Amino acid sequence: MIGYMKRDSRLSSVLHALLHMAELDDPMTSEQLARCLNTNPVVVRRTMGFLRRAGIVVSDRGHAGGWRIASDLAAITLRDLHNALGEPDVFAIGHRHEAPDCLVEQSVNAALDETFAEVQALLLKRMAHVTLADLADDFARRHTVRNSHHKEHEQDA
Amino acid sequence: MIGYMKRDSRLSSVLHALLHMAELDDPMTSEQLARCLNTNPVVVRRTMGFLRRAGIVVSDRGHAGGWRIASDLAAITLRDLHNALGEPDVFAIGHRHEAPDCLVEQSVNAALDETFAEVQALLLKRMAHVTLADLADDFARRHTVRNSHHKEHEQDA
DNA sequence: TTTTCATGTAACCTATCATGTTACATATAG
DNA sequence: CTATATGTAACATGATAGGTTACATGAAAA
Repeated sequence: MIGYMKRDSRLSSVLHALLHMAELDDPMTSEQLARCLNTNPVVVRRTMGFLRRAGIVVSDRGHAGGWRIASDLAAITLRDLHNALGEPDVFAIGHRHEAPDCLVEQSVNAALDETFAEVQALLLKRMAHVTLADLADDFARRHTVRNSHHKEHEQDA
Repeated sequence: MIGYMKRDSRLSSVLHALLHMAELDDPMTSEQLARCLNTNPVVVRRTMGFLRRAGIVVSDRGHAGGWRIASDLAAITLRDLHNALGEPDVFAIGHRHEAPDCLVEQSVNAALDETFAEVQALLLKRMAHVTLADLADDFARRHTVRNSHHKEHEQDA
């Protein structure tokens, strides 16, 4: 890999999973999702468990069990998912000491916190405006474009 | 600690260091800075080295050596420091696969990238507007406020 | 009811990475 | 020359996201 992994890729993972689930009508098992996500079924259960506890998905055990989306795609936002995942830290940049004695460090921390808090607020606002339905539409559009490109190529050849 | 450490606290560190340096007229040694920052002189050299290579600070070896700020405080922005540090990842949230085969995952990644890129742009813009002089002023103001609070307490007692 | 298939979860392993540390080379003022 | 400073390589440490194993629990099918 060129770069390196972000600290938390669960949001990306659950989005990926949810969109696959949205395409199918039957529930998907952790096993199936794990294959989609290139990961382990236990990791899927662990991560999807956050969404279950938030009421975003439903899981059924036993035969014909698996994971289902609980509500309408248009009603689930990125912000909902972020919240469900426990509102993990957004930024990889921050200060080391939470409550430093040094007045200079306090001042630096306060200034940085102010800037980062404002930006985080914007991010959360944006995330609250993007729904799963939007992403599904995005996907459909891209897929269509890709197909028409294919056709153009076929015509070229 | 309650939360956990952010992945990169170097921006906070160099700000802390630079403000201490700004208060003094003489150069400060890595040893002195390390005491201020509660860290190791080698870590200071390593981190400040980025600023040296970017021309933000100057280091002198030998007797009476140490670190000095190269230019005016009003000319150095948070963005400059961020750039000097190699423009590290701003977000702790991201996707796992840089170039996934799965079309769904591609779509998810693109949507997330779009949102995060916009927010990152705002952050960098904000950082470009905050100078070391601003932070020094902030500090002076806070320090004054704190002193007057002290005086009030003394009057109360 | 027994079997099979699914989730739920605890407990551990592993890779990665920021930071800390040791050791030593290099430069410079006195 | 010596003392004092940075420069840097090499390695240690600690935290953590994600992977893995093992097993309990529950539900449908046989």
